[in-house]
Amino acid sequence: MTGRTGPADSEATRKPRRSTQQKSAISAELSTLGGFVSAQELHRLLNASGSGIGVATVYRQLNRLADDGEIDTVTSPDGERLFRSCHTAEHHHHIVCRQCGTAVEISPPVEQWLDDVGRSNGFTAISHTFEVFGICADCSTSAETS
Amino acid sequence: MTGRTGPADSEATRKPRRSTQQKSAISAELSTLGGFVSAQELHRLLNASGSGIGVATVYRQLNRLADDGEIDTVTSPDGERLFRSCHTAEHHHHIVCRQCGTAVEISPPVEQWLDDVGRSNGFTAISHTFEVFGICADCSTSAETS
DNA sequence: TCCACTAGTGATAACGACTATCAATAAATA
DNA sequence: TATTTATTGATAGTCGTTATCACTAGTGGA
Ligand SMILES: [Mn+2]
Ligand SMILES: [Mn+2]
Ligand SMILES: [Zn+2]
Ligand SMILES: [Zn+2]
Repeated sequence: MTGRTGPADSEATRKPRRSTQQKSAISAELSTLGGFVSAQELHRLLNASGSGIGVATVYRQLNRLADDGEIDTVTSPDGERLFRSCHTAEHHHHIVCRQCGTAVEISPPVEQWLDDVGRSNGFTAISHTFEVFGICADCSTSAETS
Repeated sequence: MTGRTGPADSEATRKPRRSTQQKSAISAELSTLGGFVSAQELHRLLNASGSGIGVATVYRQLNRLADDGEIDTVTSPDGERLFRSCHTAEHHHHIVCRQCGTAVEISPPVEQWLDDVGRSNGFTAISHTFEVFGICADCSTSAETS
């Protein structure tokens, strides 16, 4: 066997991760934005700032960050995936503004309840998506004064 | 008043609806299936039964049936829309089997709770998607005996 | 510091679900 | 039956996302 570096890692969990400029740019942009954005829009924003980052890389890093639990994802009503920088470790949900992407975190008490309902119906391996959208205070006031 | 049943329709809500063989075939197939199916799979099933129905028509009728509230829709974890014949008038949710599409209806107490949480955070026009997937009893037992 | 190795990048093609188009067809109504 | 027009269906197009693959650039060792 050739000198494989790293600790006695189980090869199933192995995931080499190299820190690149692109990944930093993406994380940084997500942090400054604060709210949820689509991959496409993030790509637009980054390129507007003169970084010739490719769209494939944006998708790749976004997916990877999501896998690593460093960012949260949400699927918009029309099927587009949205991302936002978030370091809350536990499982939680959001209310997301349809207009500007601003979000607040919520923790509904449905998690345990769900498991019970599923089990009592013979269902196992239960997963759920609970996504809430609305119009935030800022967006609704600025809409009135239009 | 022309023999139109139901409320005095405002022309904005007017929607002429003609009963075709295709629509009947789709509804029938949905009824016999019982569970959730994608438009693509439904199209496949219908064509396997020798009805040269077009895929565009399947999508059209499915969307229309959903608009009219005659069927329920759910979005699978990978973004595909699923449909099933269901005549429960009120808003409700399902636990759907990832494998065979079998579903049971659930009515979580999150509806009102959600509105309150949203309002207390300044959010209005709140909409939500609450979708639950799992493996039904039948599918999990048949998987064990593989 | 330089090198070898390979993860990561990016232009682009491909994919898949879904919708728009439009000439042809078949319900509805008189 | 004749007229009208909603509906159909083959097909091209849209759009978000992923696969390819030659090239670039982190990384760890010499
Ligand atoms: Mn979060
Ligand atoms: Mn239902
Ligand atoms: Zn907003
Ligand atoms: Zn099942």
